[in-house]
Amino acid sequence: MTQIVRPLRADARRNRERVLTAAAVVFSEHGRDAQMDDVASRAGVGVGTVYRHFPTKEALMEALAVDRFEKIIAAGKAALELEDPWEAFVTSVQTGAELLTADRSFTEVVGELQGPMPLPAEVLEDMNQTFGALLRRAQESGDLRADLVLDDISMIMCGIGFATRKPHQCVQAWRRHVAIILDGLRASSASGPLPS
Amino acid sequence: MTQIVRPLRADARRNRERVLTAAAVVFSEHGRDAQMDDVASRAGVGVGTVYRHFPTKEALMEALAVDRFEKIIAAGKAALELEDPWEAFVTSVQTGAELLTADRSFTEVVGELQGPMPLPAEVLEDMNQTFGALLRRAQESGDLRADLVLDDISMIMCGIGFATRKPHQCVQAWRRHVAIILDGLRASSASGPLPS
Amino acid sequence: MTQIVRPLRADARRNRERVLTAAAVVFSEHGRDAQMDDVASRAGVGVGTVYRHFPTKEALMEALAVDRFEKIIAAGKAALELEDPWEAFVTSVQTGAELLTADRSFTEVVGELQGPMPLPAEVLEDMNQTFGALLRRAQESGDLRADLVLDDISMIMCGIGFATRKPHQCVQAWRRHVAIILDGLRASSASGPLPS
Amino acid sequence: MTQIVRPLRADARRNRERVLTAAAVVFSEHGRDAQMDDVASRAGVGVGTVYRHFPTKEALMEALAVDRFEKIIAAGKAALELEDPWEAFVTSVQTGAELLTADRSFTEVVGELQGPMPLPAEVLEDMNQTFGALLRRAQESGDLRADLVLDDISMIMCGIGFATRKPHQCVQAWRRHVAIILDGLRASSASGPLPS
DNA sequence: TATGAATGAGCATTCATTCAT
DNA sequence: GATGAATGAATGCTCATTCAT
Repeated sequence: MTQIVRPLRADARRNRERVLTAAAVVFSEHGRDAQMDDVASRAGVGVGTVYRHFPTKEALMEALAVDRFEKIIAAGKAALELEDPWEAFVTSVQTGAELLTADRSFTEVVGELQGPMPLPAEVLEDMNQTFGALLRRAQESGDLRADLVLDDISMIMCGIGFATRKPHQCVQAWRRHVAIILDGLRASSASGPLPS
Repeated sequence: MTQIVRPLRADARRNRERVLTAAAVVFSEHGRDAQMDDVASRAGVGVGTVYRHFPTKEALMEALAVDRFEKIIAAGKAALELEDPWEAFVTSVQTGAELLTADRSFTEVVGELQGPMPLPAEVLEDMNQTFGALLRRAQESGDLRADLVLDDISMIMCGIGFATRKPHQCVQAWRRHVAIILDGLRASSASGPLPS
Repeated sequence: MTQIVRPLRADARRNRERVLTAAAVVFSEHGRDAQMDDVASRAGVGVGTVYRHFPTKEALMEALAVDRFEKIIAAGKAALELEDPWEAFVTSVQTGAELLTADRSFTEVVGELQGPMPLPAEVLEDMNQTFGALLRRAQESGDLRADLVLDDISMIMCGIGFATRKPHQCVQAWRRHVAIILDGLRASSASGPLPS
Repeated sequence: MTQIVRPLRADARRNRERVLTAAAVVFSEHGRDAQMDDVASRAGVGVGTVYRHFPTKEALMEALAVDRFEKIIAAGKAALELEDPWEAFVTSVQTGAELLTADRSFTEVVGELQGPMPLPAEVLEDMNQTFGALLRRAQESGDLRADLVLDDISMIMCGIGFATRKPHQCVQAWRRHVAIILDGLRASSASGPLPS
């Protein structure tokens, strides 16, 4: 009978999560036009609470982005565990794409944000480390084209994410997109060096 | 006596062009946040005039999109003149990508528009015809992977357009993106069939 | 029968006046807490119209202030027409005080505005010219204490305006205040030089 | 056994003081725009504590005002000790003005408060007693103009306080204002009776 | 009792669209 | 037809106040 009362409690942490979760849904539906009031009511809190945790709509969108990026990084790290370098690379791209496309709010938000990638330096560093390692390993094993650089990957991922923002005949059309790109990334597919 | 007025017609047409040109600039700069008043003043006309030609902001954006699509279709048609089917295909993709990335207003506008591709049926049809022919020829010659469908191309083009919305190290990074994709589209690169 | 229709007409000028008039009333009642929507509805226009004429609540308050200052300056100029220098000075102070206290919105607004006196340089200059002349003449005739400076006058006027913001027993209590101060300003009343 | 608790009392009293002190600073800086949270954090307590002592922002401002008034009353009482009735009167006005202008929060607060003077009856009574005595003595000695009434004094003091809210060339410009008014208050300066 | 997270009414401001001139 | 002033619904954000812990 340890479950006495515990009516509410000031779970600021929990509230932050609720807001973030609600924001993901709402931004996914309405893009950046989503209204803070909607986020609040979906989260079951007052607007003030949303603003207590995220001082600005922009800040909320950024937090959302960071959240997603961290998932992608985690997926990349998991892929690094795989023996085969190419398989690891492929897996990371596929899983990343899956996360990207699973939640339209991600690209909505990243796309609308000002500047290149509004990520805290540490997260950015972490991402570069992780995908840098995946990239290097796959190049060293001779599977990945040698002239690919880290920045190409983020561009490719952006492309995948945005490409699927428009509804396509096949819901999982993005898988085709990814397959094509991965085929293009194979060292053996290179018809020549990538442009400077 | 059918030639009564007329000068007004010419004037109106000219105004339409001015508005469209102004809109391209303004949307390119501010994305969908661009304001109708800004479009009007850059065009050197009153807002009312903008609304006379385009009943809605949405309509203006669509007109802008149609304008761009027509250029891309024209490029596709020009490419069709080329002897070599693969070269024709490659050229159309490259030129399309160039047009796409040259004018940020294009993806800004297409990306924000509701629904799949708000094009008049005739334009859509024309586009399908043109790119369908490029696709078919390149597949028949055995250069292009056989399981590629028309819809993949629009997805790919979207990806290229959006991927380059974020600033990248290399200004022409999109050329690398295009090169990778084209390598991935070669029949010889296919590591297996594209997913359903 | 010259009064045909004339339904509305784009009297921007007239609208500006209506907004200003409404603002005077509303700010007088609620001080700076007055709401722009209230100003608009009292003026019988939409909020947008208020904002078209005054880009900011602050700007509206300033315009209000300028309006009042101009009346006070006009009163000063009228007083300058009087033969007797001391009478002119007294009259200008009394009329100024009357204008100040007649409309509570004046001190409300001036008091809340940031900075010293947010007046366009030209208005400020005009005011300094006018009251400077009144001051000088009254000093040269030996009626006004010689060590009074222009800045003292504005301070005195502020004092009069603000002093009467609080309700007093006698509605025209400010006349007593003015009388006392004018007596104190007489050269013959000076018990000694004013502090540095 | 009446001395049961107590330390808590002392603690509470101390907190009340801290809040009041913080409020003086914060209101002095931001006027009525000061935020309760700012008062709380400057006082080093939670907002809840501020509200425990002062149920309302209004109430806090009133408490602040009472605090100041009590100082002014004390100064008046001290002045009453002086032999010379006119000197006593002059001193009380000068000291009062000094207190008024020393702490901008005073006029900020009094000026914004609703109604005439939101003072507890006892404080008001005390003030009337004190300044009434100063007034009467100075009139009986023939130094102060005979038609001055108590209410004039509060109006004059308000004027002094507010007049100095706007920055003036000379930081101690208020001393000039006070000097002028005191000269105007001399019985010998009266050019005629004060208006009804 | 103190705390500060939560609340949500309130408000300034924007901007697509209309319509009188 | 063109103009641009007027409109007002919509929205991000604030801050006094409450209340669960």
